[in-house]
Amino acid sequence: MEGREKKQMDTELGNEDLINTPASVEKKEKILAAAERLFGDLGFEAVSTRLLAKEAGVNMAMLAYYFGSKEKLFRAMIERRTEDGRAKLQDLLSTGKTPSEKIDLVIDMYVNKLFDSGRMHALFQREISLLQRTTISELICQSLTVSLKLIIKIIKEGQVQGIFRKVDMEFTVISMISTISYVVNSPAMTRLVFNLGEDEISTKNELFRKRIKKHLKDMIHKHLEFGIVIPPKETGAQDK
Amino acid sequence: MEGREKKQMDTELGNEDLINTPASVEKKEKILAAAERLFGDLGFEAVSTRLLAKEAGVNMAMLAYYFGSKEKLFRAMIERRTEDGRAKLQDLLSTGKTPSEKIDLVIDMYVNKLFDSGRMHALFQREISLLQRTTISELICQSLTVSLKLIIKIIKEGQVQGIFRKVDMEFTVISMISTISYVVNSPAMTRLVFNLGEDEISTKNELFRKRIKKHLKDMIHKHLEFGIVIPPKETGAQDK
DNA sequence: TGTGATTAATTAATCGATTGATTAGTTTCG
DNA sequence: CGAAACTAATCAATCGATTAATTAATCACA
Repeated sequence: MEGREKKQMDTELGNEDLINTPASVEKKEKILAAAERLFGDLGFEAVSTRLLAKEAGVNMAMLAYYFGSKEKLFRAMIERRTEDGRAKLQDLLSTGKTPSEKIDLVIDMYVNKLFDSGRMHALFQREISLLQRTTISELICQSLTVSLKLIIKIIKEGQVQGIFRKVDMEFTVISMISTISYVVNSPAMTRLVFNLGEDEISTKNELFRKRIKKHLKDMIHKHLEFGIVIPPKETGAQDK
Repeated sequence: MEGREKKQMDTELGNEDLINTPASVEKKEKILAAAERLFGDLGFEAVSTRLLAKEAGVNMAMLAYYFGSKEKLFRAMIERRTEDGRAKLQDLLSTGKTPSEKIDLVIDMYVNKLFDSGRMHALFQREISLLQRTTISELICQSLTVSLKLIIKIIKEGQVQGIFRKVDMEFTVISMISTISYVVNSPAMTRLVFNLGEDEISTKNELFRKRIKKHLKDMIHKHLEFGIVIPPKETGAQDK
């Protein structure tokens, strides 16, 4: 009995990525792409495995075959979008830039990252606002926090150099990220607040990107540098 | 045939609030309270009508009896928490306060409002991030936008008086609201960012409220008043 | 290189469980 | 009595998951 069971487990577990033929990778990719779209738009519970399979163009049983279960698929989808951004961020900041310039770089990077994430960032925020699937929530929170801590370090650096005021660093970083997050999360809300058309507030709209970058740089710099005397430079830092 | 149907409709529609005996009002309240808790914590789809009825301590059929359906109950629950905050906000601001003082009042009010909303604001944000139940999304967005527009008017007023700089007003307001929203939405994330215990970042914690109020006032004021020459007053506006 | 065996990939059908909703019948109360 | 309030039981539909059977791909070996 347990022999048969074992054999089935080996064959079906799926979530253990023992299977990696080029064909299966391609099909898994199609499933993950469909999952991003549907879970992002409708939420985890609202998406049935049938709809998911149909959208991906595969048989329903393939979901369990490759990923084990709906929730494991969900987790797999999230995991590959929470790759550690530390390295990218760190070597972006390791160059001989001033803290002030680094802030600008971070803002540019973050706006682009969240605007390019499709509905993924909205999904993240939605997921961590729920009191269930806590291990997935933790995964997302950990991933998001890593970057925030790095930005805090930039502010500290600026304070040590005397070019930044003493501010509430955690909240400063949250104000930065949450502004982008808020706009990305709900196009309906953004459209209403800005009284603009769908195209004009689209995450694909380069003008809108520039506008939010300009606002954030302006606000954060004023916040950090208010009353600080600096050799005439900075202030109107433009888009990258 | 249509006679019977009609009679059933009259009896069961529920959502039309024709029923208003003191006893039924009390029971409806219990259901709505349970709905707020469960939908807030778990999301709309994840809450079954059975769990809902159990939590409210009523028979499952009572949900349809009083509200018509699960979604209509959801809508009813949301509608009574999106009462027009215009009046309250407007007479708070109609007094002879300066725009600068009004900003402080708004920040105090908003932090308290969102912190006291339990999981309701998180539910709002979650709901408007989904591309479904769009009429409910619109309802929430409309309600949220009303307040934002009023805050924008305060900034305009300050600009006319020459005590505020020219800033991107829409984004400035979003930065303000989104900061509070971000913290309220995910206690797990907040705990991680601040490296603090559950109690210390609790929305019930008065110190934490003061901290976010202080940050927002500081940031927004610096943002609005950078480089503005004013008769020595303001800047370090404290909690109300 | 061909061939038979072995494994991986895929399908249609179905599993039991749970969903939201509704029924028919009962109690409560003015 | 009669309308409103309430209950237990049940409805069809759908859920996520799994099955048994079939096809496709891979491989050892002649």
